Amino acid sequence: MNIKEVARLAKVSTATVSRTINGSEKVTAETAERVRQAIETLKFYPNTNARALGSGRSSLYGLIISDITNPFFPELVKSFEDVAVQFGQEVLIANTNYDPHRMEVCVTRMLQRKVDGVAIMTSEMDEHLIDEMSSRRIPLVFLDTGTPQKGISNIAIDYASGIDAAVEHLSSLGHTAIGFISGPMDLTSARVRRRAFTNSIKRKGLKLDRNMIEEGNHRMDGGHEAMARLLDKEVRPTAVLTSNDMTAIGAMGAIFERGLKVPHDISLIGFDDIELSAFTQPGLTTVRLSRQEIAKIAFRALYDVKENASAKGAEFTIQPTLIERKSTGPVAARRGGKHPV
Amino acid sequence: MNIKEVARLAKVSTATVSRTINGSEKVTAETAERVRQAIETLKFYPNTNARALGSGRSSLYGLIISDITNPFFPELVKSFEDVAVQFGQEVLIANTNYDPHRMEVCVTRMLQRKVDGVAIMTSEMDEHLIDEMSSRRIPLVFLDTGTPQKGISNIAIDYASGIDAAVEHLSSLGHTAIGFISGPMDLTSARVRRRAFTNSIKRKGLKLDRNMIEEGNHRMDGGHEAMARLLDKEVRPTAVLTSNDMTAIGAMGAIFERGLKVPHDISLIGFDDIELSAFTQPGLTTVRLSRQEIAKIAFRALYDVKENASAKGAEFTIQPTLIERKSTGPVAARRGGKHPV
DNA sequence: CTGTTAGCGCTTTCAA
DNA sequence: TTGAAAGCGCTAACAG
Repeated sequence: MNIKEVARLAKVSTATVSRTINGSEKVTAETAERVRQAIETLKFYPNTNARALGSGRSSLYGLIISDITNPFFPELVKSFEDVAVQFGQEVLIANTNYDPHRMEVCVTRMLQRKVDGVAIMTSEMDEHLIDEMSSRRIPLVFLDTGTPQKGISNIAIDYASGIDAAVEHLSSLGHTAIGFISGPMDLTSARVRRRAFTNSIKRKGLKLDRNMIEEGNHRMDGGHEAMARLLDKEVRPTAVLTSNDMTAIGAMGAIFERGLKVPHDISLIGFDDIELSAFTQPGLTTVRLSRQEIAKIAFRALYDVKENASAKGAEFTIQPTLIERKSTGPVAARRGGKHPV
Repeated sequence: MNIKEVARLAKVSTATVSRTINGSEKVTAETAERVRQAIETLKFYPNTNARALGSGRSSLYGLIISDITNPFFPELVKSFEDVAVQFGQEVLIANTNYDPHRMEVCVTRMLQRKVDGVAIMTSEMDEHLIDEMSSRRIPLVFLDTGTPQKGISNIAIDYASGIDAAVEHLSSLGHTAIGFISGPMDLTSARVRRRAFTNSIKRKGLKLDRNMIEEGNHRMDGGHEAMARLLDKEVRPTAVLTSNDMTAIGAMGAIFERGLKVPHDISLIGFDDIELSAFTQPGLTTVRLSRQEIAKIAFRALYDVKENASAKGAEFTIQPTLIERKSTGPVAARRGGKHPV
């Protein structure tokens, strides 16, 4: 069951079948119709592998993420796929599991499948692996890491503006003791977010208390524990920013566990705006980083470079925006010390 | 950069390079070493498309799910991928978005990519699409739908035992008015779960009140609304089972919204045991349906049929297990009517 | 507008 | 154990 059989049944050459499949203009309407009939009755599905081999274009775009289980990614994957499908392209997803070795495996897969471009949405990336791909002229796009070059684009995230908005919001509610729960410090994105926070605090003229910064792991359990540590301190923050929403959600649990209330006792702001955050109790105020926007830009960046060889790789910027929900409120009257209420 | 260049550099034929790559026994250790050297220095990556075309085996296994954004699936995807990688195979993921048309697109993709097997983890599946695949002798495995046949396996879920355990747990806590929030009734799996619930209630000799069954959508918002409807009724349940965890989490929000407490006012049991459920406040008691187990069995079912043509397609059964956390407790003293507290 | 034909890169008999 | 050569199914010049 192949193109030859279709050709025979339609009484044309395989070339004509191929042209019909690929929507070439230069096929008579009737001929095309006859071919389509044949395809239909034979239930013929062109072999993608042969297609890629013959044409040199795989119509496949790679998407490398660190962990599909991290709620930040599924939405990104879905959006990326949606755009790709819109352009008649396919997506090859690869998980690194935060493991450098797996990253190498992922890149190998991309290379072997001859993808037409790769979106690298993990924050860590080995230089030589990048070379491996870019030296093969594979368009690349990074999320907030890497610098635009020939065929390499970058999507920068303006953390500063997003976090400034969050700090401003808190400060306008009267908070001055603002804590922060970071992501794992071996993650670039986590470091960048933390830095944006400290800068923002300084810019606002607030005092920066290193004691009020704890490290989480970008998961709920890390947020839970970090918040517990924060709550155990002599002086505690009246508001806490977190490096991502999962951390905030975990932190919220720790707060409830002590019999404290959000936002009454502590205000909480997350980062990312994952779907879940609209449904927590109370709804989580957070800084939205639109995955749909990221995905759309990422795909287009790759596609444009590939299709339109002139496009050289560009820098895009995404503005996170503050989403005010119910986890932030005015600073409560001081009830002193470690054991309020 | 292809197998020829490697062959030239290693001073062997392309056949020998191919054999080396594929770990054929009949290559001298020294020859193989020389080839490996050449591959290394040339940074050669065999073209998967050509490989598949030449050999007729894609080493690709399809995984069809309905929505990557549904927290049930990421873990399944990850586990499936892990097993596949262990066996040196790759995974092609396809989302249907619950849309029959997209399902057709997914099947087409599988067919075009000449996958070696397909795991269909969506509950709905067009009969003719199945034929399309099975008539091409593609091994198939379903999740709790479809019957074992030549090359078709099925993973049955023993909902009855899982839900029985949940009802028993509740009943032992003194609950008799047990409500249920179902999934969307156009979903087979949702109907099956609902049926398991009604059967279980009857078996326990409890009264089945149709008024205490509301329809959700397997998402948080649906759970939230369904629970709100339940709370507005004249007679309300003291405990509620839900068709999946997201529904339960949404329901929890609705309960809090009314100033009620879990489990003090209402006990809640979910289904699935998604990662999140361990971290809600209070932790969600739920019936665990192990995604890891499902993924492992699904892949093995496909792989065994493919590798070992003798395997004919089998029926597997998965036992869900009750995970007791903090969202269930003894029934509270009655405070009557619609407006407790 | 349609057909002929030479690849695409790898695998796999079949000989040697 | 190794090599030569014929495909695998499709695409893309190049003719006509």
